Amino acid sequence: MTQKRATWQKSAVREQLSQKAGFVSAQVLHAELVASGQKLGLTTVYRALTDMVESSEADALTGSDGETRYRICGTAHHHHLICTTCGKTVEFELGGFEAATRDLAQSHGFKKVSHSIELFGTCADCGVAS
Amino acid sequence: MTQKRATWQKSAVREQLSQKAGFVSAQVLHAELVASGQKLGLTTVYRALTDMVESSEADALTGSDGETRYRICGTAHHHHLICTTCGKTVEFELGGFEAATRDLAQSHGFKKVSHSIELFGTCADCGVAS
DNA sequence: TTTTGCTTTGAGAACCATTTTCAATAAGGA
DNA sequence: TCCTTATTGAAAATGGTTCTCAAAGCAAAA
Repeated sequence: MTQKRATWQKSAVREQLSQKAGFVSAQVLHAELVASGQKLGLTTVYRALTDMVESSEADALTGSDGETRYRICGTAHHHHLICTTCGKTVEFELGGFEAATRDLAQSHGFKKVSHSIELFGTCADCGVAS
Repeated sequence: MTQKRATWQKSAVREQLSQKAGFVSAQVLHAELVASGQKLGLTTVYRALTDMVESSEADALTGSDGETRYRICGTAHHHHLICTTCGKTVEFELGGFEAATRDLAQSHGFKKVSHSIELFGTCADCGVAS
């Protein structure tokens, strides 16, 4: 079986990402790492982030500009409420909804179901000058 | 001021999109139009769709693959259950959840809230050879 | 009808985030 | 230490989307 090896590159990506409060793109993360003297390739950053998403260590979110941003993720499954103007993000959980979606999917014969629930809007600060 | 002109190309795009129940990509829409004998450019399809989104005639949704899909607005609001293997799509609605998300967003001071809820999994047919 | 001044079209090039390639490198067990 | 194999990363490829700009179309004016 394919086993993972620990490398300083992966640690560096995880370390850099965990110092961020919100979502960061792979490009930005790579630029910051290089700027801080850590010489690694962009490809490696992408691979490290993909690994982290697969192991649920991070969340990925693709914006309407087609760029994917990543964020360190806690254990609890949660969703996001995102301001389309300033990018401010609020996390929330969804009581019984998780179970409801699972039931719905299974009633259609679907297995291994995951879901993507994101709310978009204008936050209080940005809505002032409406 | 910049005024829009009505052209048969825009009508064709609107017509083709309105015959679709769910989300369709610009690429697919263009391929279908060309296949049906309507010769127009991909660029034009993109422009027509962008116009429709701006005028709220259509919804846009960018997936995790970076591809943006469009849907005619105005029909009942529903969501999708998508097979990640064969692409089969099931539509569903969500009882009181719509109101719940609106309340949640407003309790955080967000306005003009829209949401994206998509479920992904493996459908019954594709799950046979697990 | 012809002219004039726009907007729209579309083929191809440009963009740009992301993925793939593949030879060189480095983990980690024996 | 040696060996096997996962990992790295520079460069090239990919692919959806946008930009460029000359040609074409539409509408009102002459």
